[in-house]
Amino acid sequence: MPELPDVETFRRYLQSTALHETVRTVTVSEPRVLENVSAPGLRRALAGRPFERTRRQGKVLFVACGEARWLALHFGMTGRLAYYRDPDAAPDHPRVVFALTNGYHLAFDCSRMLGRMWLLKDCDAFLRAHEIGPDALRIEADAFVDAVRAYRGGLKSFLMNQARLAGVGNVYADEALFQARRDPTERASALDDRAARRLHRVVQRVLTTAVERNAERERLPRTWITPRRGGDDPACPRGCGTLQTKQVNGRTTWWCPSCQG
DNA sequence: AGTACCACCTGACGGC
DNA sequence: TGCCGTCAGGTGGTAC
Repeated sequence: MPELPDVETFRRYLQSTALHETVRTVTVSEPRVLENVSAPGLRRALAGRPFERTRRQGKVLFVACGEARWLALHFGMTGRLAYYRDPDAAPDHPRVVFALTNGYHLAFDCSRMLGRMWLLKDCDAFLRAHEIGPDALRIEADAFVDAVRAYRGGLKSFLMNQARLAGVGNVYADEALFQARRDPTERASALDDRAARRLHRVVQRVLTTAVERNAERERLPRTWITPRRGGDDPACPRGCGTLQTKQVNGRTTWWCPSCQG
């Protein structure tokens, strides 16, 4: 479930592995992941050029490759990056593999085929076209408060709305609402200034902590509900009862009825 | 402007 | 053993 912390982890991974390495060739084994470019077009655009820098906004990772050429990567539900030398070490579902001149490979892997890749000249135009709003880790408190209070829908719907706040998905929305002790279905605009500021702080803390732990669920704090998702009758970490699930905006939502609301 | 619902997509899992 | 339904969940399209 690549959300902001996962994608930031992928960005740092690329940054510490394939950055400044030159692409030798590109193998596309699943053209469906390519959105606006053909496999030969992608190879022509990237071959002989190095990965120069990275940028992330919300769940989108941009990788610069030569002048005015950017790859945009969206990982869908099961996407990830893998850097390896020996082809035997390739991940299970490499859809696009960049072979580098240093002998290593960078694979865009996704089992569920919901990941997508674009070739761009202008990242900001891409963000506008896809209505991707301010990054959840860079938005200032004032802008966050204004956006929450202007939103006419539910709180969880707000947190997951990529146009309003980019990067939070189902899992971290639940975590932030749990830690802020808010009911996922309450109207966003019902929060007063103080509560909205508190929610902003909680979102920052949740995302920052998850990034520090490389978004590995087992490494998240015991006081969080995320590591308990999917268990049988998981206890609320505050000890006040059992976590429940319900559908909110069509998504499975984990919450504690006795301390959120 | 939001919500509901569907489609896309595949691996895991429970039931029979 | 294997077949089937269901679920996971990010995005995007359509209808309301």
